Amino acid sequence: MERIGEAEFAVMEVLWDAAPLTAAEVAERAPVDRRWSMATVKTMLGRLLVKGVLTHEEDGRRYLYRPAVSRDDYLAQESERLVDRLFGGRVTPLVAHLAQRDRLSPRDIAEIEALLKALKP
Amino acid sequence: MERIGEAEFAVMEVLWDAAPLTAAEVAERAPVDRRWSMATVKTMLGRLLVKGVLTHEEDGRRYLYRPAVSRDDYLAQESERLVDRLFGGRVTPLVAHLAQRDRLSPRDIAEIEALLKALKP
DNA sequence: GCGAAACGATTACATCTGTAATCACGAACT
DNA sequence: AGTTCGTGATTACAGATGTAATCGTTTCGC
Repeated sequence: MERIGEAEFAVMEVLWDAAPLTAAEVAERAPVDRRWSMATVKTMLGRLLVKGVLTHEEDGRRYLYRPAVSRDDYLAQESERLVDRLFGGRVTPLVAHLAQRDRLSPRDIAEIEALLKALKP
Repeated sequence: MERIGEAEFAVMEVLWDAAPLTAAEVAERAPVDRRWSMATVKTMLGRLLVKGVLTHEEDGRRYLYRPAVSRDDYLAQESERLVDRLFGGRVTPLVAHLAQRDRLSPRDIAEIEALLKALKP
């Protein structure tokens, strides 16, 4: 899967939330703090099409855009990239790191424990 | 902390592994598959200095470079960025995701469980 | 029918990144 | 002393990215 930038990701988020949408609808729903012009949104949509992570179907004179990859697949790709690049492909060091850095609340710990327990055969 | 690219990260890895080093030494120890020219290594070192993630001290006519941020701090920053951006800042969904994607071996699970147990008061 | 609005497509442009050549200068060799 | 060599600094350049203006059509209101 092709890599996408942060702004492109913001567009994907809109479409993962609701699809299919027209370009104008995407623009409406884009994060307000980006203050995108319609032109910018259209550029993003065009590039995402080229990258193959979006598809579009004709709807009269305009297009309806929808994701071609699932958010889950995208998350998987990015997570694995990080784990591979920074933690030698091992998940444990990542969790250890987050734990050490106080990114785990007691509730997180409980949740993760439950989750792991459920995984065991 | 300023963001750094992947090639820049490769240079940092060299210096996290051994420091201080001269530019020539960094070039020697750089990943072979990169096939970097000296010029490239020097560009990287220069940019990393500007970004403030390296420091250098004079050693006669050349410099000795050393990291200005710890690898741990860098990992923390990048991990948190990913967790924030993709998982709403919650670690649990990330672990859940990795688990679902078969990125966790039974051994991983055991290790993480031990790790979490140690965290509890 | 005609001007304006709506669209997609094309082009533009600055910044960042990866890769590198070239420059300037002092040191070392011969 | 003159030439080469190691070193940092400057400049170059292509591709990706973020942001946007402009162009060419088509359609819609009037």
